[in-house]
Amino acid sequence: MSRYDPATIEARWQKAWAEAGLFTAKRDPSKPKYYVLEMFPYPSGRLHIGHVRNYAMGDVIARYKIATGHAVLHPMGFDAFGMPAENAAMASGGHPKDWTYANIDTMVEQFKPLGLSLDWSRMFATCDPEYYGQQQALFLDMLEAGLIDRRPAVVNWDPVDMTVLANEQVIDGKGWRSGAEVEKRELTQWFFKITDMAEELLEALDGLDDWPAKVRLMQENWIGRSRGLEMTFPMTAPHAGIDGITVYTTRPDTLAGASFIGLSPGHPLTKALAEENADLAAFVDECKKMDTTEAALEKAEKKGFDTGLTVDNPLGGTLPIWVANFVLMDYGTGAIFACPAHDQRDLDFARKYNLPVIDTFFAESDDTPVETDAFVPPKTEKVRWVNQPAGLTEGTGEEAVEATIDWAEAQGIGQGKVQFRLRDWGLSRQRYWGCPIPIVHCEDCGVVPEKKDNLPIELPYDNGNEPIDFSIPGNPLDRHPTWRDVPCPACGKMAKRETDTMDTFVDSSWYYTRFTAPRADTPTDLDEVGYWMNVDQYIGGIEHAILHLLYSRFFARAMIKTGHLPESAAEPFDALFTQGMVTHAAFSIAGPHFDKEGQPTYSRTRYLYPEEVEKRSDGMYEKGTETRVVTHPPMKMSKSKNNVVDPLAIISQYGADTARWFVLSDSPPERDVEWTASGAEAANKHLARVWNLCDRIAAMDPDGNGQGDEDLLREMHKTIRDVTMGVESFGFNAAIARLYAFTGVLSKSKASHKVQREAVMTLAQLMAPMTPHLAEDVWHHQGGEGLCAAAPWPIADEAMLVEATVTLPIQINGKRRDEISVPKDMPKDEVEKLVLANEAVMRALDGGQPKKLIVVPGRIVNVVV
RNA sequence: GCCCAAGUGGCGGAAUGGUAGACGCAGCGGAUUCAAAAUCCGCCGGUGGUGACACCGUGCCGGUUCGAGUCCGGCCUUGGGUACCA
Repeated sequence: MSRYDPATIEARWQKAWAEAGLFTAKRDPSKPKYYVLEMFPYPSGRLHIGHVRNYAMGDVIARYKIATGHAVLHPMGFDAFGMPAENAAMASGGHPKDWTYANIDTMVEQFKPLGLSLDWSRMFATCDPEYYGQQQALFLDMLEAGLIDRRPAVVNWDPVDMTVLANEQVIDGKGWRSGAEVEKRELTQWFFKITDMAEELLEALDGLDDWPAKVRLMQENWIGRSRGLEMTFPMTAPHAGIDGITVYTTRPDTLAGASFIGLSPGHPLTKALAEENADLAAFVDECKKMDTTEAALEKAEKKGFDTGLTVDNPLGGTLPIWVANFVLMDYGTGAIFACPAHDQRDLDFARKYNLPVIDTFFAESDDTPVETDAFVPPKTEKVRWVNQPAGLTEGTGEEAVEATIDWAEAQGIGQGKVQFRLRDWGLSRQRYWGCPIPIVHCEDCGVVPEKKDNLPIELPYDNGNEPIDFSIPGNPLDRHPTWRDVPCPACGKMAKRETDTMDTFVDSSWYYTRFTAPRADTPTDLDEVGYWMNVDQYIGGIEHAILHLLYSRFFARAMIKTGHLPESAAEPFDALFTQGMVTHAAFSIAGPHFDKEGQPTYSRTRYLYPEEVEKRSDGMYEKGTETRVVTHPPMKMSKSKNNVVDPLAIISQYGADTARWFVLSDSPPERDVEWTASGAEAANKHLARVWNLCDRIAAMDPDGNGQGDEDLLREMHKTIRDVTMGVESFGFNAAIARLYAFTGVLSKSKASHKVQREAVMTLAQLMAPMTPHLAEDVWHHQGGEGLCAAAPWPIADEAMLVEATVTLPIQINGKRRDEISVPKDMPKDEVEKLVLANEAVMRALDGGQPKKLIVVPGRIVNVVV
């Protein structure tokens, strides 16, 4: 009797798969192709248990598709540019490139023992010049195709560190390192013109039947198509050459309730007025100190500044013009009319600054005037209106909107307009560790694209003979003369290279096409990309529901326009599955904190590792100190929260199969799962049980008689059906529960050797996508032919699934009271007779007749008394 | 703030509008053992009852239905996203 020894068998079978070349993607005209892809990881340093969950899911699909006769492409790479590498270099003096590639090496080594069915020959990292050089070629093609333009945009500016900050690096309006008040600064930046495709990106969502509805809905809302009115209010007295304020509103039905005009702090009139009014300039400066995030803007206290100017209201009188901190320059026209009666934010503002509140309609049942709660006119419900410009007295909000647009168009003061919430995608980043933008700025020729022959424009590793000093804030490319100063590609005169790099979302927006021909000397090889695209199944975290997936959808379209993808790849991901995150308890101490020299550093919360925390009778403390620790509810595992769980510990203790089985069994894959250590032990026990079962069956008398062959076979075929369905529908946890149950039945079975052998080999095959090594070993021990991983997937025999009798629960008034067993095809009236003769039913009826008798054939009976 | 989800025993969770709690963990009881580990068997939502059984029970309030964890309306809590974290 041998023992289940994962370390030995896992190494053996990984070697066998590699030698068989089982996972090297090969085009095969005799098979349908299948491309399964998990979102590639950022090389943060180590794999965590969330990665294992993600890749185990993809591996189940990939192995299942191999077993069902597909030519499978299942690649892996690294999303390798990004801020953490620069932060690491800043903190510890290394180089982002060294840090990143060292992490990749570590993570590849951590990947290998998991036994994933990956084609490593196609591996690349987005920071490989071979990859980002092709990305630069794509950029040039897209620029030429008119998909990119350049204009000013606002960034977070740290005035002490003299650098641009990411939103994440702005904590309560202050720079994360310097602690200085962050300012806004306008820089000229590159944009992908994604808004040009807003309409088609929206419409195509309808065709994505195999995407989660929630993701389609989130994207729909994000794109945010609305029809509204763009209209101009003439200035009562023109000022600084501006004679009217153009506003956009999605609720023109509330025009009659307009009580003031709100200008964005970035509006041209605001800027002109601020030059002559120091108080206004101060107000605008204050607005500039707010976080740039939408969440912060929306939640910030609403503040305004009365300009003293007015516009003429086409409905009579004038409206005051205010500068308001909540009016966005990026959406609409940067100016609004405010209707306090019917918009809560406007109402709060009006109450604060004593502006009028004017009702435009009364709901049928409620004529009370607006006091503290704004009443938003319902779009689809009829209400009575007053003062509607077009004279409407009754109708829905939608009808009033259209009537007002018609009226404004007839008056010649405005027109109906479709507006999108979606903004263009700013791709410029003032950072070193990203893909250089292949542009040269020439005094004579202006903005000049690099020649394709000069690609890739590689990042300089060092500064001449000096290492680059990453501890100096700001972009080292800016202060790198030999890299920065180059001849103009057009005229040859000395010029300056663009020192901004690309947003890392660009890198991840087309990598899935590159896997089809990772070494091609063009961005894609049309033959290969035509064969393998689309991605049949894409798997990744729900946190990417909007940005990454929307950008990728845009990029696929842009690549079609530039001839790098076939038309059929406009929607690159046929099916999407968004798995939940692995969460874990986190512990923190509120700031401020001090470095070794006692200087204050981060003002924000500091997170502790679980092993730095200890529990005492009166709460949680930092180990060995008197510092109290805040225990957070389970949250997303992330390096910054120090709550990452290392899967290698489990693998070295129990083996990869146990780790895989556990992360798949513990929770439904789309839901978040909280990491707890306890389940791993149980998973391991179960695998050992299967192993022992295999041993027991192998030792049976091959010619002996048994009992219950038929019953075991029936159970086996039901299990095949249920597990197959589970795997296809991402019900991995349910499939595993079914396998537990079948294992229980098999281990108690007294069936003949022949049937038990068939059952345990089928069990191995059904487990193989989750626990491939154990499955392979069981297969081998039972004398299976070839590799289990290459064996065809078992098929459930329909004839074995049919039951002769069914159990019908009997409900009385919707509550289960009894059950009867009847032949499967018993006619309804006979079932009714049996039910009426049932003891519990007769007791409930007490001699009377049922009010109603509902028989759902094969399912349930309900007697209403 | 806004958009999108989720909420079921002590815990993870199962359940095409049709027997709520499959399967697993923990716990309890038993077998085996000199003893333990390992393994195996049984019990396991709450209240009442010896029991048959009865009543209650899927975050909260209401609705639709013969029947609601599931559908609809309104809340609460937690999580994700919120455009320079990836």
